[in-house]
Amino acid sequence: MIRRKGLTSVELAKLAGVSSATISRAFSNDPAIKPETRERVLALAAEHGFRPNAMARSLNNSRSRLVALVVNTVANPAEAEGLDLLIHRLQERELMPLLLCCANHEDRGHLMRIASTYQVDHVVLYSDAVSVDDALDIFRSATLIVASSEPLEGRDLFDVRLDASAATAQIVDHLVGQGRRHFVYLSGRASSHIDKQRMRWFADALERHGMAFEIVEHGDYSYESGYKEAVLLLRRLRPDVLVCANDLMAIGAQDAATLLGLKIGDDLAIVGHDGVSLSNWDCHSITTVMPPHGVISDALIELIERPPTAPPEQHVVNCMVRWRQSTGPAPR
Amino acid sequence: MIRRKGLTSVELAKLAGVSSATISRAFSNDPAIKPETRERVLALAAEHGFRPNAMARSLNNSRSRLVALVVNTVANPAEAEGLDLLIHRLQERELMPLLLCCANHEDRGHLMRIASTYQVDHVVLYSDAVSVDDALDIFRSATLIVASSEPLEGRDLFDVRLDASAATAQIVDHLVGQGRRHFVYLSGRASSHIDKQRMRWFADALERHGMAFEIVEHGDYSYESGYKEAVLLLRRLRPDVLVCANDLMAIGAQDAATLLGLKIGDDLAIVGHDGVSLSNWDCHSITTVMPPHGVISDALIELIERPPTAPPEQHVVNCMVRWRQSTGPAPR
DNA sequence: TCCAACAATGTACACGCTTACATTTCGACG
DNA sequence: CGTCGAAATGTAAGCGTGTACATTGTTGGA
Repeated sequence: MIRRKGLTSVELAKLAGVSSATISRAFSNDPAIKPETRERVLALAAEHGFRPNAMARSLNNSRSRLVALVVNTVANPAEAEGLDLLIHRLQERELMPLLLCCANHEDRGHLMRIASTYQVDHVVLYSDAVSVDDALDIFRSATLIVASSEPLEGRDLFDVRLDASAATAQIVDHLVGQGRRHFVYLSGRASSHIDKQRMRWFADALERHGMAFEIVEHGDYSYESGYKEAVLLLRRLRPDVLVCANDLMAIGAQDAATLLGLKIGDDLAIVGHDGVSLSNWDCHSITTVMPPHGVISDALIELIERPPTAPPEQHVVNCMVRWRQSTGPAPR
Repeated sequence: MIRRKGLTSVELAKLAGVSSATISRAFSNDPAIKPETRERVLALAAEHGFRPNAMARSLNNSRSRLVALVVNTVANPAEAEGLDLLIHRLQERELMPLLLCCANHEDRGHLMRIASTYQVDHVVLYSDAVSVDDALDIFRSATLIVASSEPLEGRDLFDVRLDASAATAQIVDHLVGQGRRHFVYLSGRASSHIDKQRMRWFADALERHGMAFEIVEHGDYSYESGYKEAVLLLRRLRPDVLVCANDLMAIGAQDAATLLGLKIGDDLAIVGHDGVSLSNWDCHSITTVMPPHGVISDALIELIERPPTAPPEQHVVNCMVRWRQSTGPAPR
């Protein structure tokens, strides 16, 4: 447990009989170094456990290889499952993720300001709890990449946006085709852009059939709130279809409906959002709108790897439908 | 989107009519600065959006305020739910979490080596996919804090260890008291220390009744593996009790048992591990051994905040039982 | 043979901050 | 009013690396 400091590049240089510049060149794949000296230096470095100091390194070339990931909470599988893939991709490229969890933190600005002192190269804004403007303001010297759903009318940002309009329409069409007419939306947090988006997609899909849905009190994206709201709701209404802001609420609602004796997929169809892995479990089996995590991660990585001079670029990623038993027999 | 660099401490010093040393002192709560100049400097800094460069700062006092969190994957709620709390606590103290996800990464050593170049102050080893020795070797100049369950016989490490022996015994006693005699263990990954620990606690508790359990093929901690193994198992055995390596497997097993017509909590009692929030959902309701995340986070923070010269210290944290319906009526 | 051109390495400074030490300011007291 | 000590600030030397530029060694062509 002795805190022994490693050696520095000048010390290693002395051992190798070269200058510290040569050490630096060996580690930065500089073509101006003779391959054999490079090998020799790297071997010696490995032997002595030398690794260049990333702090010193980033101090003078101002590239930290740090990527700040701004999320709500890692405890929500919807975020965590996408995040896990992105982190994996970053690590493959030797980029270091700096995690900012905003959910239970009153002062997100402060949190981001601290992170910005580490000279992060990129910021991926997953959370919709912080505004794009705040993030831009605080992370001035990093490239901001927005992966949340705040509407960004005509703003020139790096942006990967989810589009669930087609997937939502697919589901609505199917349910209308089943003869269902009474649609209800179980909403998430009122302040959430994501929620507004999902509601909008749903409304648009229904409108094409000349229909509309009823809005219900807001939950908070949790299982418990889905359960509670569904109980209140089903006491006064008998809808055909319950579209939920996310999968956790959908599962909660499903439990409530089951308790009230409704037959899921028959009396009542339930639709979720996020495609979390547990939506596919036997006991749940929720039809859901799922973002393609792989495609999203790839798009984010592509934006991250862009040369810093490249112009902003927008990606639109289409969501997919996962048909499960909560909407009865799948189409086709 | 212009990558404008912020100003430096000497530039701010010029603006404030002081030296850069005074700027530094204003930001490091040095008592040697006159309170009013401190205020003036901070006000000016806020006005110009100045924040000291953490890289430069840590370069010469060798305190980075970075904490590496070595986990398997954030996609597993068992890890994520504990992690979320710890991250929150770190952020309150202006410590930055650097996340290393080992699960899908073949070369964990490389991952840790890269992280170590950022001069992290502390490493919290959550994952049991990397050995303590490797971590010690790589993070030489950081304090390593072990929160996994690798047995550390007599080694002087900072260590927060879970003890579920009492909780496990409580459950076993209760089940034996119900008249149950045929116990089976559904194991997680064979290589996992955590799994071996949990099996051991289970065995010890049974042994006190002069009983033993049957071991079953290993799963992989997933819902799917719990389901699959349970199907295979229940085809050839009719146990009273199924203790599972974690909650996800327990839920999978429960689904399988339900499918096979068994009445959970009656014909068959099921026990999980981890106390993930969804174990408490109506549709699951799994009795589980739960680590007290708050206590664990507090212990970890305490170790992190210790002066670097302080001697190693071991914490033992007791798990609690969450009684649910999967073991029938709760005691008392 | 001589010089240009290139390959390989060394030299030295900059990156933005902290901190030991030097210097100035200021109030108090004899 | 001078002096001393404490309080407040300035000065300058690093921290460990990258990199522009200088230097050396080597090769090829006329």
